[in-house]
Amino acid sequence: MPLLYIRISRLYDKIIMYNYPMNLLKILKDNGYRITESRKLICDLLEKNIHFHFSAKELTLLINKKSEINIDQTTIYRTLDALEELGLLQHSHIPHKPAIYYLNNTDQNVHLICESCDKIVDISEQSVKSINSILKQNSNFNTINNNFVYIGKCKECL
Amino acid sequence: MPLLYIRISRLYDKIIMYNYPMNLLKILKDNGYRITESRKLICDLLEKNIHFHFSAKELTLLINKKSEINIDQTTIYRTLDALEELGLLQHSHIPHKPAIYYLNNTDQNVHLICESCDKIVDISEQSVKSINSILKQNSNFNTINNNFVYIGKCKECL
DNA sequence: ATCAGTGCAAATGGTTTGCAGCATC
DNA sequence: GATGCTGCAAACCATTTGCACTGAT
Repeated sequence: MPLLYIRISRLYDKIIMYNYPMNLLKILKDNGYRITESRKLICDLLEKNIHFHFSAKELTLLINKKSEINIDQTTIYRTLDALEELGLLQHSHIPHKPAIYYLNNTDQNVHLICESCDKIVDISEQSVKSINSILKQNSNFNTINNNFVYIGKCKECL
Repeated sequence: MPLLYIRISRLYDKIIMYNYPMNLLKILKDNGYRITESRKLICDLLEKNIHFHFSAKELTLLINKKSEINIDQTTIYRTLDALEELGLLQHSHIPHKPAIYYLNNTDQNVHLICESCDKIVDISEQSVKSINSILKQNSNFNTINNNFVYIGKCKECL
């Protein structure tokens, strides 16, 4: 079933909205994580595709295609976990599909993904603010963050 | 990771917003599905808990506790699929948890679920309309439906 | 030298599928 | 009587875990 998912990090307070360029490796290092060859490759790919949405599998394939080294999917998951733990990354679940991971960055934190053509349309920050404010006003929830992924169908595919 | 998920049914055009009382069995029958003992029990439970959110496992346990018959989880999944196919039901995925299923009904189609205490807070229909209109205005997506589940943390748990 | 990170294999857990028997229409 | 529905077992697939080894600090 095509759905619409929004994700709020459990580590809401920690979430960091970066403006490009991000320096993921430096942040990992500054937080006591070790810099390894795998992490260099993963962070490099993420930084070069700052607006992309990858599944763990896609990431693994992309990285292993570009490099000589063969990085295991487990390692990818563990590095993604580390980045998420630091609030640099988030992931969302799409029914019948693997989770997609994406960076937290100021410019493009709301995405509408077309379930037919995979096109990604971004929502303006202004609109996100409006939505958040509606949600806050109407509930006693205050951990509404503005990193959303909506899945629907774009006009062209209808 | 605490997240916020929104789900749009793939069968958007088919989605039926019912006012209580719903007659799930009748709709199944009218659409060529057979009425069986399992389906009676499942539909009965759903109709008696019209605002609840169940995982497939919870549903199975609840039904088997109340009846003499032992209904297999597979049967639950298949009946849920049938109801979803008819636009009577939807499901959403919460990270690290099984999917939750809930009925489509007019009154309470937006839910904020607290990840700590499982409290469910409802959002007014008015607000849902505002959010939908913001999303539509800012994109070329037009299958934004108003059956949402947001997962966050309520004020009391913060 | 320590201890975090890695790869591999195996486990996990939710969901789906195949199939023979049963129940509904 | 035909065929949809069921239960059981097995398959599936994304993700997680255990563990011995390797590499970063």
